[in-house]
Amino acid sequence: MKNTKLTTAPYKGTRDTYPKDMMIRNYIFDTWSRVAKRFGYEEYDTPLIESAQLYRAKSGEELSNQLYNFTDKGGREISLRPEMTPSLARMVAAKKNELQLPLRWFNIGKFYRYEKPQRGRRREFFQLNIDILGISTIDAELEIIQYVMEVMSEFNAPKDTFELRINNRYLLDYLFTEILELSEELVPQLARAIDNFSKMELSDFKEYLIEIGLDNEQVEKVLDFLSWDLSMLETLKGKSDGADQLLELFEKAKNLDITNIVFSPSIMRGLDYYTGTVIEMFDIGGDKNPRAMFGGGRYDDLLAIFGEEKLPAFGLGWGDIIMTDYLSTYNLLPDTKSNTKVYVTLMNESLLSESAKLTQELRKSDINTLMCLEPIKLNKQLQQSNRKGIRWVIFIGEDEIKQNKVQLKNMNSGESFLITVSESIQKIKEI
RNA sequence: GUGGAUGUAGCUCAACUGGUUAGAGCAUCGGUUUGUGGAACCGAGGGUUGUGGGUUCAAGCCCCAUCAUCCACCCCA
Repeated sequence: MKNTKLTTAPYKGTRDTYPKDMMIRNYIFDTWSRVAKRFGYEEYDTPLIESAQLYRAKSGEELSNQLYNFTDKGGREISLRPEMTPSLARMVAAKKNELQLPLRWFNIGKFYRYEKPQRGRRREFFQLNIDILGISTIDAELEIIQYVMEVMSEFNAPKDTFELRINNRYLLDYLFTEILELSEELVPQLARAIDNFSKMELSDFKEYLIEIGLDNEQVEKVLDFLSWDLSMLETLKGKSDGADQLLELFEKAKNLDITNIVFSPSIMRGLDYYTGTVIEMFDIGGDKNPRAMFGGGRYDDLLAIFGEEKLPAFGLGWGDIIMTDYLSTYNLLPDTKSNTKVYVTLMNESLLSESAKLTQELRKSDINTLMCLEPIKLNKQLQQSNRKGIRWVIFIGEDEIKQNKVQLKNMNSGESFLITVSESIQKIKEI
């Protein structure tokens, strides 16, 4: 039998997470989840695999080619989840009468999309989903926006490096039907063009609009629309729900001292289940991270695919990959510190049980403790603990045992103390 | 899915036009230093040059295929 050598490379578009990277991931996840709980949000979860039907339902007949799907042994068409919202809607629809509204839920989980990997985009990634269901007013948006801003602040994000761009689907509807009187088949094409507006040269953009069938007058109207600001929305008061909602949102945001938000008429979002507000967070400190950090919106009609009544809902999905890129771009990733507090030395083989007993005692006191298991040279042991960034080292050798004490050393300051075990525990817990 | 670039040690990169045994820095390990770390010095290990085929007296270098990464499209839930 021929021995074929296996590659050590992980599967295309996936990545191994070594302990150092894991600390970074945990830092991000802990921040997301800690702040979510601070806002009264509860954690939930859904299966990683779902019926492919669930994702097909909202995009009609056409099954997206980014679905990671397969047929199981029973002939069912299955997909790894590419996003959370349909599963969330399913869960809520299934127990709609039992669940107490409003729901404030969040989840951090893995997702899969079959696409070509690039910067900020892989086949396997994590995403935070945070949603509020059962609130139809703009206050739902405001709560989530406050959450987002608090997370950015916890990450120590400089205020001049990010911007939350906000738009409203109803305003876009107003553009399409009232201003442009566009025929229905042109809407999706124009929507896509508007979504790409910021990435395109103005002349290319105009050309493209003509190409898809707009006349010159309509093109000018689109360009005018894309230059709108809040004052322009004032003139539409009472005429467009989208304008009304945006005005209310920005008014209330001002009262809450929320900064770094801007009305941006070109924010579209791809999903067709969005109904009102749509938001996207951008890195505006440079051009290293051109993709949106996260995106979200209102999806009041989604439960209808389960034959249920509508339920107002607003939420967002926040990917780990671009967030990590962003944090590293601005040097915001913390030093990866060891979770281990104490390193217990092993002076020689005959002291194995003494070291082990001491280690047990420390662990009983809930102190994360690592013990050297081989009687290697002491300077090696110190080097090991130093490299791991462990703060305390405890020496336990014949001299110490005779005095019924241990030697506790602070690796940051270099100080060491000849004290009893319980005194050591106290000292370690103090800092 | 389409187009382009790249692939040499764990990492960052050398190696003339195809020509001896593929080198260096960092990292790792060992020693100087057997009960006290970070530094310095000395030394060692580590490679089927992504993989498979082809051309050639000779391939890291040229050709084909394949895989992976990056970039631009497409798409973006």
